[in-house]
Amino acid sequence: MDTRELRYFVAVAEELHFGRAAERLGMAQPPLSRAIKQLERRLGVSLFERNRRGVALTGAGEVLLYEGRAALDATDAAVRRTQRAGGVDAPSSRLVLAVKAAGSHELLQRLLAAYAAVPGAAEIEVLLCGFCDQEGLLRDGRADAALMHTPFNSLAGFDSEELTTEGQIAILPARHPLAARESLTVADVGDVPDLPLARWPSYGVYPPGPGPEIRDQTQLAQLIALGRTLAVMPDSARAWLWSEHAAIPLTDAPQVGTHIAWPAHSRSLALAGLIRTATELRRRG
Amino acid sequence: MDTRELRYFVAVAEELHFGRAAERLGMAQPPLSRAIKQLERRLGVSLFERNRRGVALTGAGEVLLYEGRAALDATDAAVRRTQRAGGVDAPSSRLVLAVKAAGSHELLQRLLAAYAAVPGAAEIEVLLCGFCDQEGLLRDGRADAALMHTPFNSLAGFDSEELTTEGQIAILPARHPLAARESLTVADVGDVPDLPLARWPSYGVYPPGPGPEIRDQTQLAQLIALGRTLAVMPDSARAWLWSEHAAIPLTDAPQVGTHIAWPAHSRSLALAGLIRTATELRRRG
DNA sequence: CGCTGTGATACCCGGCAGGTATCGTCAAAG
DNA sequence: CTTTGACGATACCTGCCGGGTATCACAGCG
Repeated sequence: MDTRELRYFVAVAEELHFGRAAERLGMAQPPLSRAIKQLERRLGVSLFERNRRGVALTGAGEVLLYEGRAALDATDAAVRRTQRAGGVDAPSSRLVLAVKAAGSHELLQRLLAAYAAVPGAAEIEVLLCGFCDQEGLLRDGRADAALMHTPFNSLAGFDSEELTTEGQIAILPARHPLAARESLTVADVGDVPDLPLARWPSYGVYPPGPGPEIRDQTQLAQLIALGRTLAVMPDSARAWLWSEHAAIPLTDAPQVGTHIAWPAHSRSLALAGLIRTATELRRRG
Repeated sequence: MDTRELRYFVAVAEELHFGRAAERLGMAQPPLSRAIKQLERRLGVSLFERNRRGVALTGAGEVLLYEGRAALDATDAAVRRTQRAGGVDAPSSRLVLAVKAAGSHELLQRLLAAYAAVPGAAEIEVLLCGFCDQEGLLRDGRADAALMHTPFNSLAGFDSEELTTEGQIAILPARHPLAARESLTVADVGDVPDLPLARWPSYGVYPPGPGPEIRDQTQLAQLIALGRTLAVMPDSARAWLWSEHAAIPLTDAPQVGTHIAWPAHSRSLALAGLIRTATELRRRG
């Protein structure tokens, strides 16, 4: 199978509309229809149900959408890593580390400082991403390593090392009655009538609910300060609290683990050095 | 990048010879040369050093060989799983389980029996492989799950669950002096002058050494019975010993773990059932 | 009935993948 | 030093196929 056909298929499977998919691909609709039909013939499997008024994925189509995305990611990763290895920037002398913006800031500081001191250290490019999925960045080669947080990120398919664990806090408007408490439980914050939990997009769409829609951390901080919402965050979020915020420990929230993760079987020497530095950081506390 | 170009590249990178690679690909040499050059131009990276008398991989070429194989595996897996999902055999009602021939036989028996009793169980096709790499089978979709053995197999990149651990034994000719011992150490068996350790192929080639070259378990068993070699095996290998063999426990050999492994993020319901059955097997002992 | 939105079909064209023939170059043989 | 063989690169041709435009078939809707 050809990556071209696979990209076409993914586009159609995502749009569920040949016309829009063709537009997205920058081509006309007829050749796209033909390419999909040819792909189905070559695989010997029907991928779409062409009903009147639109298309739907078959079971085989769902499998191909899932597996195909992984294959395309792997192909993109191969291209990116090859270009980086042969580019003008000396071979593998540059690592891209994906971190969630404002997450584990202090740990990141220490990691960068410790790694910079390693003789022969590669240059580290920090890829700050808001709510973008770090898993995808690792899979398609845009990043070489990522600081990820369980239980929010899945570490499946990557190698990883746990660096720290921490408790969680509720971040409230300082003037809210609950802010006076010594500690809270998940049940306490889950159902505060005047402070609905903020919603942030997962996979591009916002889950339904009463809370405000959040796009970045600053927005969230401001909404909390305004007394419109509350947030549950790892302990290290204290680093960016405002004076109008109150941080109250959650006694029964799950521990948040910070891990450094990288593509399984990675063979980059520079990456190995970064990981070693990270794990040594952990041992020292 | 196109899978076609990638397959061409991998062929040349493996053969390090345009003519042989072209032959393997069933095409003439000139278009292959051109395709590689075009790939290099498209990536903006030099992949081969064309010296006089042959070609060699550049650093970028090594990266692409490694990453490209993974990408091709992922593509093949997408094709295979899609075809299986849409084939005549009802969707995902069939699972392929890769096991090392004669390894963990008793565990496999129990697993198959237990899973067959699960209501709605899928059909299990057992893919017995000699010394073929199970990692590859999982990666390119020829298998859905595998029973793998640490520390021999790497579980990197897969999800896995440990099922059992066991010690290791030395298998000797029954009439050999060492066969009378109660127990042995790795040092004892590592350097027996008249019983050199057998060599089996890793990645298609035999490592150098004095021992006989082995292709399958029967051959090994016979060579031991003939007093030509000895072998170190997990405890469960006792299942296939001959009367002319002696099994002596190794006190200081690393524990061998048997794991069931599957592609990370697998979403097959049938596979989930198999894994659940396997882990329950473990809990019951 | 006509209009609209959608995917499928018909047909054409240009580019590119693949073939053959040949060259350039280097190394080993004599 | 010359010859010869091995190997990759180049030149050039050809047929296929990917992509375009125009149009059809059909279903829902007013």
